[in-house]
Amino acid sequence: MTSAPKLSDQLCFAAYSFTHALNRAYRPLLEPLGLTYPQYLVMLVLWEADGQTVKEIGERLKLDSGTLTPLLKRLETIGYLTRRRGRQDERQVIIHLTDEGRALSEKAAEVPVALGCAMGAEWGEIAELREHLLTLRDRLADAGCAVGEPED
Amino acid sequence: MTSAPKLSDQLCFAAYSFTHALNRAYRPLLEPLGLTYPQYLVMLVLWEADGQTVKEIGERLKLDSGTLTPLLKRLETIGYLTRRRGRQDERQVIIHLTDEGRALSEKAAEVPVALGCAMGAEWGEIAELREHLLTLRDRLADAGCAVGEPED
DNA sequence: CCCACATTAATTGCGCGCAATTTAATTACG
DNA sequence: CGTAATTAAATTGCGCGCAATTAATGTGGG
Repeated sequence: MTSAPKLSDQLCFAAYSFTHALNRAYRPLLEPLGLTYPQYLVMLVLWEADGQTVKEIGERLKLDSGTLTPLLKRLETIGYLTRRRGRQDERQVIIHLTDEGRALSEKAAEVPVALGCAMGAEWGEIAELREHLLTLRDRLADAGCAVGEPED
Repeated sequence: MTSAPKLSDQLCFAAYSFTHALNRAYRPLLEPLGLTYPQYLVMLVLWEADGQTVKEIGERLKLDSGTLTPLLKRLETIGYLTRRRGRQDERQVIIHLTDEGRALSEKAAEVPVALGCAMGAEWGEIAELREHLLTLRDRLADAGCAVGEPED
């Protein structure tokens, strides 16, 4: 039979549409800060540790330079960070927060609170779900899984 | 204090990076079918019920015409579906599968199997996670949550 | 009948996300 | 040394995803 898979059965679609709903929920919260959601993620990474290379940021967020380079240039234009070539290794570009970029974390503190409210979920529940997703993500990333046709 | 939120604490980032990992896992599986993941979702919707309008497909997938119109045009070009104005309401565009598009569901049947393998998770676990995500998604969509600044 | 309003797609503009390629700098090796 | 291999970013091209606008069709009220 091998009937077509059903949309409603798919974890993948659930994750896909949940992510888009999150993005839409973040938008009005981040707009006053002048940030998109991916830009907000980069700022989170920098608020945790300033002075990282593009590569380090990319490893943290699982993004490559094709995505990060133009994004970082926009954040530089806004004035939240600076991009400088490394001194001892000129291949690297090191990202530093400006005072304005650092100051932004104060305003951003309200964002996750508002999001938690919008989801109306408990901390334990959120934490469990988060671990679950990260576990599956890493399995997908490691696996590649080769996808050979299984012997029946 | 209102210290900056931590990336690792965020359900949102977990969902975000899980979705991207899924996309990357789907890519090699869907490439032989000539589909991207969003295109695959549209095909899923059509395999369930042929002859839907753009609006109906969009409601199912939570996508608007700005996304769907060019995507459907690509699928039309490939030859998997046709786009025709409705007869009784000429505002609507009705999407019909071609024979080739219908036949594709056979080949696509392997895809979710391979994905399930790559995640290495149990059916019950998957189902639970899926319901969880859909619940939170709908809360986010309904809420809008107004995000008024709380009175401290 | 005509006009205001609503509905459906299409269009435009912008920002990801990623594969593939290019450029420049560093490292390893003979 | 000097050349090949490696690494880090940048660039190019394409397909979403969505806000905002536009165009065309349908509906209802005076």
